[in-house]
Amino acid sequence: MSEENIYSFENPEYRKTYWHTCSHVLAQAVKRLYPEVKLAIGPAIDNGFYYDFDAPFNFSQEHLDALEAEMRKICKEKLKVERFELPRAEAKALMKDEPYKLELIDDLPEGETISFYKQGEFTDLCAGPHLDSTGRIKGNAIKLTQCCGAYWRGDSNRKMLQRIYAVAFPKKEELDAYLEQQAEALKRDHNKLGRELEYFTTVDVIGQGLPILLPKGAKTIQVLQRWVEDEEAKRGYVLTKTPFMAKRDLYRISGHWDHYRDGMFILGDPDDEEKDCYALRPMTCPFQYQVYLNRARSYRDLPMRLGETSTLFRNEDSGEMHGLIRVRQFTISEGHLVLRPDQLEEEFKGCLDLAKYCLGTVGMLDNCTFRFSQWDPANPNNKYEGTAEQWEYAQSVMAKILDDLDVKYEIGIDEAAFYGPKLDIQYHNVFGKEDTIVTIQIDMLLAQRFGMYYTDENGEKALPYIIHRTSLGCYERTLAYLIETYAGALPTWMAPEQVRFLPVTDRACDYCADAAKQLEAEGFRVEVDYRNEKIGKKIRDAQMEKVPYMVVVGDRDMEAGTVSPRHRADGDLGAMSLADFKKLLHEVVDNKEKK
RNA sequence: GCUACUGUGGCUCAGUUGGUAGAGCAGCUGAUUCGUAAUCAGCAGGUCGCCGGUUCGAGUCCGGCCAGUAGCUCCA
Repeated sequence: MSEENIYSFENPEYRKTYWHTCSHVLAQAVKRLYPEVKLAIGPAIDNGFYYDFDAPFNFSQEHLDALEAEMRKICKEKLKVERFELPRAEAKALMKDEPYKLELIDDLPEGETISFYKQGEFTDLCAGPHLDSTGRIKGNAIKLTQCCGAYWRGDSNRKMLQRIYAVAFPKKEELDAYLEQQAEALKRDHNKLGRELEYFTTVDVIGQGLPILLPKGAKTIQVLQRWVEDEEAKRGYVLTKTPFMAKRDLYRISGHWDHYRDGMFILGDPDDEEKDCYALRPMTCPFQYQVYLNRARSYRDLPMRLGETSTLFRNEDSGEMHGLIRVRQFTISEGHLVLRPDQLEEEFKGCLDLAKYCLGTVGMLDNCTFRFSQWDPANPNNKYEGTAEQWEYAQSVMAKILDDLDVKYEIGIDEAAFYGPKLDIQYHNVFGKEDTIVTIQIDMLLAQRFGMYYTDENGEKALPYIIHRTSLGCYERTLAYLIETYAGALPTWMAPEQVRFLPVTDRACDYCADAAKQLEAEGFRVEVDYRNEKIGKKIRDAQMEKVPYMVVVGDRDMEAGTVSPRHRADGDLGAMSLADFKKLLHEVVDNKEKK
């Protein structure tokens, strides 16, 4: 990299350094205006920086405005940023009034250099690196974006501090462009758009995390589910329908009772062993295994690919729910593959192919990355089943498969399921946040717990491996991200309403009704706007509601015996016969075009 | 679960220092039959999230709950 590129904002290293120095400027501003505030930590993050504070008051917008002004001042002062190091005792003496810094110093291993950065009157414990002067920072291109709670050291048992998030750029115009882009992203927010467009709603008396799918949302999800079930059938899956609840005994076998009880809705007293106690299912695994266990299995039965459109219930903490993304009841394209060890790679590849096909077809794959989610060897016994040897083996097998398939992935430590490692497909949304949309998991543990033996070709008892996987993930979450991806204008094949006829006058109503009926007879989803409104208003409403095709019909079309459809993005398609319009629709829908 | 903020008719918002609710859009009725972003008139719709307290009097103040938003912590 050339000299000038090193100091370019395009260089991620420089950008992080820039933001990190910004966070020190923020802390300095806080200390100047509110000396009683205690400092925690203030790193650069992917899209800006933050600093955590322990303040005896709540930061309000007025505080943030004042801090921004003070930060601009500090930048103008062009304070030299200087690094120095101290022995532990002197370091602690210097930070004697900063309890959080003292804790950080105490946690530094013996022999570690303890470095500080000083700018003007302000000094902070910090490993660096930093810019050489606060004058390098463009003061009027800093924006303190929000303030919210954050636990000290990310530990929910410790004190909640106040975190100020911020962004900064080398130019004011870049800040404005960023803020503009954020405002645009907000317009795609599924939680707003999905409610406005009547895909879903929520209601106080039903409760948190229990969305109601309105006709439009229900229709789109039905279309997706049927498509996924058909696709799975083509790929050798068999469909199952298993119960939504079971006695606690089932979860004892599976390990959920030990590892997942807080996440379950329990019916009855879990501590009363005299009486039955049931729990709604948080996962399908132990239920679907019963299909396999229905009779003795031979190696010839494997792989057994079980698919189910499965509704699950998870008692999420009250602060976790969000629109259709995090809910307490949801339906996933669930599936379990029971297989011989020699079939693992081939079947894993099949699962990955299917997931990529599904995400690609709906248009979400481009915004996805892969995460190899592993256990945490430092925390083996609490959260995870099995031995270190079993985990290392399962993970090494998965690593080999991923490398063979040339999957580019990041590693997520302590992100595994309690029974095995996962390949998570992460969707990155318009706000830059990521969520797991699809997961493929290798499980070498549960088959033994359930006694899922088969007879191998030598007549010996053998244990299968299991793959837990989804094709299109959870339908509610997928719908949410589809709404976001397409800004509410879902591709025609999955749109709840595909065509809307707009009669110009009452004279055209019968003509529209007849045409609509003919399209409906071929399976298209069609509406007619019979209201006595001006045609301009009907068009405007159809556009607001993101209907893919609208067909305005007046005397002219009736005389010519044609329709003149208009696509919401492509515009006027010209006059054509209804037969030709049908053909066009079939093409768009059958090919699952992304428009 | 934690911290902060928010909660007025389907939606977007008004509501002055506490004196018992307004507007636009949507809806309904009537008129209008008008070819590409809002036709006219009228009507109806709210125990101001819920419960309790302070007060002669609370949408406005206090407390508790419920729900929503952002982030943290968890997770599909």
